[in-house]
Amino acid sequence: MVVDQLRETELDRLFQAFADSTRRDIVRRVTVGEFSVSGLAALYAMSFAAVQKHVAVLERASLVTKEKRGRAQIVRGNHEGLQKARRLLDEYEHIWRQRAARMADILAEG
Amino acid sequence: MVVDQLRETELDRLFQAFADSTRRDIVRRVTVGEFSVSGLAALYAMSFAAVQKHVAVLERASLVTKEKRGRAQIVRGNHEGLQKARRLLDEYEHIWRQRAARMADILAEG
DNA sequence: CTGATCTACAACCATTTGGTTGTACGATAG
DNA sequence: CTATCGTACAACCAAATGGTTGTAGATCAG
Repeated sequence: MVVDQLRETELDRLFQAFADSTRRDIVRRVTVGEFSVSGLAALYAMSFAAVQKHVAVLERASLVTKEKRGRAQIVRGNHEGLQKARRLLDEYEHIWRQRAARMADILAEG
Repeated sequence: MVVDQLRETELDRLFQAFADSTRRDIVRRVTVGEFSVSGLAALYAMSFAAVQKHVAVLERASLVTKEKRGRAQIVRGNHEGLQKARRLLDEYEHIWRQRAARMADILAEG
């Protein structure tokens, strides 16, 4: 087997990254505007270190990039990861529609 | 806050369910055809109980339904969960495009 | 009835996850 | 120079995850 191990673990990370409401919120915010890590941390009822970890998870999943600016680390949304996740769900949707079409054919035949 | 706690935990479960390659494979298979739990278990190099747990995770996420048929439990794909996940990613994509449009406007002004 | 099959579920285990506090260090402001 | 800010990272902890084995209840075949 080993279908495409790289892509599989990549998708694992992507969906894992989406599987937390704080991280989904971070993705939304940094897509619209720029935030430093501490700027983000100020928004949530958890420690700076916790938010730092969430950002790291998003970065590993290619949903976010960091760029150093002075002493701050600016977090920005990264379209790449989002597109990959979307592409997979589109693919599933396609499979689903093919199935629906087949079922319609069977009904038409009968 | 408490934005929409129900929906948030629902999304947590959905994306968590997608964050495992075995589960993604199960979703694909049961969308195309019908499988009993043991029928699925035969496909993977892990115990029946492990596959059973994966199916339970998918069921909790509304990505799959089970229906008893004789002594077998038939697993089928459920469009509902897939649509919800897709809708969220579409929403994010929309936010992204709005941002891109705004940036284009700014460039046009300048 | 008996045995095989399919499922459910509990108990256990190692690893990961999501959080904490504490320490250290570079960059900036005064 | 010194104090503060923003960050990084280690160590720790409780809970969840992904796997295992074992036991037990239904259902079906012979």
